[in-house]
Amino acid sequence: MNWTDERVELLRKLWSEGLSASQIAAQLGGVSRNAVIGKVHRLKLSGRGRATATPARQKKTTQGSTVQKSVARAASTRHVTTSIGATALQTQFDAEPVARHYIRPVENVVVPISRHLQLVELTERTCKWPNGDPLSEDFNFCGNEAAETGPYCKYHARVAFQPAAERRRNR
DNA sequence: CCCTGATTCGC
DNA sequence: GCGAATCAGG
Repeated sequence: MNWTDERVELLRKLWSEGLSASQIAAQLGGVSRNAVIGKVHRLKLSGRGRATATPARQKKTTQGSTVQKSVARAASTRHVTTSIGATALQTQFDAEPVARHYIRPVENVVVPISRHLQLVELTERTCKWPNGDPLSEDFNFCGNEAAETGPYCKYHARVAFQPAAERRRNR
């Protein structure tokens, strides 16, 4: 896939709309999120809004000779996620840690483009996310490539299996 | 684990 | 110019 004018234009549009690189890659098709990010950088259009404030990077020298990986890996962390999908929240409280979760910001997933497959067209590797009314004529399935781990493509998998945690008691 | 963007560098 | 590999972070 090469970067045609249309594709670059779409990239610009989606990026400015705040879509993530992987989502844009899915929309464009045929490219990885890395490709998208790389292109974004080359186009000199990064940092829209204020999503990720990454200070300075650096560090990548001499890769290929001395292996310097490993180090302390993970440490079984059992954390109860209570975060909201917001990225730029500040609001600091200094006392009285009364827990409060506002709304559930789910559904911010941008689904690529459904292939509108009929039931008989589904295979083990097609997303089985249904679109529309099963009793209707135009009922169809997403049909995009499904992950090995489930019946849906990764975008529909997100909306399908979201509410895992979040059920803390208020004292 | 999942994900995000950022950077480097061989092609 | 391109993008995989890697890194750093949530």
